[in-house]
Amino acid sequence: MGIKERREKEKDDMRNSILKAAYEIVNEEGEKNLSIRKIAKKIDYSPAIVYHYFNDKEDIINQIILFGYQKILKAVSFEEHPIGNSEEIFKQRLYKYAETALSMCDEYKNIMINDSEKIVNKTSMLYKGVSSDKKAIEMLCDGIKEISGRNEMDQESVELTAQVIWASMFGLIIRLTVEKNIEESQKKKLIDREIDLIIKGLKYEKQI
Amino acid sequence: MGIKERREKEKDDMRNSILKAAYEIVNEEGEKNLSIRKIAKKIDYSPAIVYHYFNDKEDIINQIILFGYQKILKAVSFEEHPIGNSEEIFKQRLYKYAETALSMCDEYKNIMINDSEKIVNKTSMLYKGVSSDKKAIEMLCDGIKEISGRNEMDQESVELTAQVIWASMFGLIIRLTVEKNIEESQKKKLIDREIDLIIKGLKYEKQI
Amino acid sequence: MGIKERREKEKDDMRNSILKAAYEIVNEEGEKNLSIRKIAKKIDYSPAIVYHYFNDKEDIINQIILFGYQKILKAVSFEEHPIGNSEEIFKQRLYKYAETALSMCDEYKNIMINDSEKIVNKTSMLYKGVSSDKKAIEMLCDGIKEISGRNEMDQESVELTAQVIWASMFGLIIRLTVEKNIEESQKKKLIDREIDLIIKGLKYEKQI
Amino acid sequence: MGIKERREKEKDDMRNSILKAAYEIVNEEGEKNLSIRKIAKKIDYSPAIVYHYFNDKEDIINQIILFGYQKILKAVSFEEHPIGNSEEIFKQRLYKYAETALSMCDEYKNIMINDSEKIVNKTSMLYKGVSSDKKAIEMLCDGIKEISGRNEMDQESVELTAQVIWASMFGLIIRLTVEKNIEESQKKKLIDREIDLIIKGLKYEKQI
DNA sequence: AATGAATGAGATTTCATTCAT
DNA sequence: GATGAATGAAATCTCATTCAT
Repeated sequence: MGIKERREKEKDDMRNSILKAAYEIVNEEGEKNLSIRKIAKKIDYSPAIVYHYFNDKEDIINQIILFGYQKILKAVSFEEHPIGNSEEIFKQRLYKYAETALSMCDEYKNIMINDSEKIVNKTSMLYKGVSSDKKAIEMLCDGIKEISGRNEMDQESVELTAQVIWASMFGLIIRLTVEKNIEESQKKKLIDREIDLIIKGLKYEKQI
Repeated sequence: MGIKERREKEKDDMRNSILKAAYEIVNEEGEKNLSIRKIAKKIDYSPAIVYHYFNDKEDIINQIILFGYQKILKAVSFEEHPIGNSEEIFKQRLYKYAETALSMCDEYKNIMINDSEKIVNKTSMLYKGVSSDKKAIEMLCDGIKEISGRNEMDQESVELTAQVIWASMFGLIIRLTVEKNIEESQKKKLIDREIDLIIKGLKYEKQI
Repeated sequence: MGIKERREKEKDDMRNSILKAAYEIVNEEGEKNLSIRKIAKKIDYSPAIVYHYFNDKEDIINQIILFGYQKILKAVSFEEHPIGNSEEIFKQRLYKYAETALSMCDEYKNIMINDSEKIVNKTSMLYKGVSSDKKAIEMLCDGIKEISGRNEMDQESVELTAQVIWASMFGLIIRLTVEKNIEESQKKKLIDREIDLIIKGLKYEKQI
Repeated sequence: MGIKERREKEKDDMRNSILKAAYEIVNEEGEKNLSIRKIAKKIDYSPAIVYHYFNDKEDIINQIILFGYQKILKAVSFEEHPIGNSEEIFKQRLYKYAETALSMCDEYKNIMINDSEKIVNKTSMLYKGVSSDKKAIEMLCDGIKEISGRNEMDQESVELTAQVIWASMFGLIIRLTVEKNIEESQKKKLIDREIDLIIKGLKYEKQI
């Protein structure tokens, strides 16, 4: 038993060290510069051994992207029991999302821009019905209902609103990632303005 | 002179045909599948000749991205003398931008996501003062002023607004590019909702 | 004893299951696609274990060819007590040989074409004196004697005749295996003609 | 012109030296042991250069087999204007075929046993109508008609006869190639007996 | 200006085999 | 008896780049 477990552990360790090496290479040099050779050199093993732990290169890439996705997911997950009124909570969540994504912006970009089927299956946000799949959109929907006073309104419209709000935040985050040289103060102003405008849009709807 | 000029022209022709070939390969097979050999085969010259006109592969890649950028720029350039009231014109411009970008979405994505310095120098939109550089932002600014009734307001705030509106549109376009399988009707709804929410945000500000 | 014997049996079982797996791979994918790993995967053991039972890959290949040889030998073995007159029996045997060999033609070809010493030791048919070693040639000799009326003739000449008759059948079988696309009706005609011509050759000798 | 031609010649030389090296490797170590590396080492160039002259490995293999086939074809081509009566000519041709094939028996075997479509297209002999495609079979047909006195008989039957005679010779040649250790005297006896029996078979038909 | 020849480096992958456990 | 880990060697093929001509 003890032996079996240790074996398992060692195997896991090796898998992890391969993934870690691959992850680092991707984040340093980009996915297209990842090679089995480089991984092997980084972990000081022969290239062949990599195939002992993974089927092929694609297998590894899938795993590290999954790994990155989970990391992001964890980081940006919304508080279950926040404090404040609904508008404050809503704003606070958007801020947190932006901040967190920007704190790991290269990884965020890598994953959210990847259009391979497997990855998109995980990251997709714009299909109809997403609000019952993704906690984040669901929570945005809740906030939207309250702020725009649409408690009785149709769910479809609310979901669409959540989706475009999320996509707007996404767009700003990606651009701030691409335009590396934007000053911090400008960054902050842009985020403020973005969230401000979103809230105002929702509030306008309440009045009608 | 005549001879010199013809020589120059021929050189330019060659450069362009190389770039065009490279551009097509990138758009058909992705950047990582671009190779000098493929370019050479496409233009029916030897690979070696490419090095007469470009320093190296990177040189070519940079150039084709700029080439693509200009193509996009041309496509999305706003009408100089549109018709309708300012809100209608504003909406119409956002729609046109989204439509045009989506009609060439892979190229749009490729360029707008590229974070090499040379490219970002061309594509950057979020720095302070951009509105005096880029016609598109300038025009957005004009629209914003009218819709939000801020004619006398500070330029900085207007510019920030234009930037986040642009970034929001950008975000939605990129996600619609990444999430290939979204149905057309859903796409349309999202774009409608996005633009609608932006306008409402601006209108809300007018009231205050 | 009992234990020893069981051990022996188990060892034999393992050897056989390895050989069987290898045999199947060779017949499905060809010899050059046989690998220790594939064998191991097929029998659900580790590649390393194969080396407990066989020295190396070559060892295995030799064994499976012998295995195939025995299979063929069994299949084409002539009836001990056939019915009919000698010419009918002779024809019937040649037909059966052709039919059987063609029913397992790839295996037949693989083995009969292999020129490694070990295999040829088993499959050789053309050396002087073969008729006292191989039942098949011996039986052909009997038939030849009767049909060509050579009961008193020298054994050497009869053996040579048996050998060339066998080699002729072999040649036709191999070509029908190589030329996969020959129609069934054509195949049949060729076999008929071949056997017919052989018999006529023998009959001609009787007259003289 | 001169330059162009020299270039062409040099290119041809290189192609030939690659093919020659490949041919030797195949004949010494078998097709499955042919590798680009080995070719490159043999001609003292880098492996990459091989791809300058050939598309891929298969390309090379096809060429050398073709090369071998033509070599054989040339060697075994029958005399256009032989001397002697028809039986003598017929025998003489069969002898020559056997002799020539045996003088290059490994190459002969390699090609005649290869069952890839491209090769079989060249080597196939058993399909209906072959006598109008292949000179060798046509000539056999002529001989058969005369010896068996079938001048007026149906062409189909004659062709079938030619085919089985050829296949018989083929079978003997292949077995003599496989069974390397057969003594020369025995070889000779077998060939004699084979041809003798064939002729007798044909003669028997004349009588009927 | 243009090219064909050439290469070193590198890509992914598979393999037979060994060895400590 | 059995295995997982490990490797060196080899396979095919592609590439960016250089250079003599």
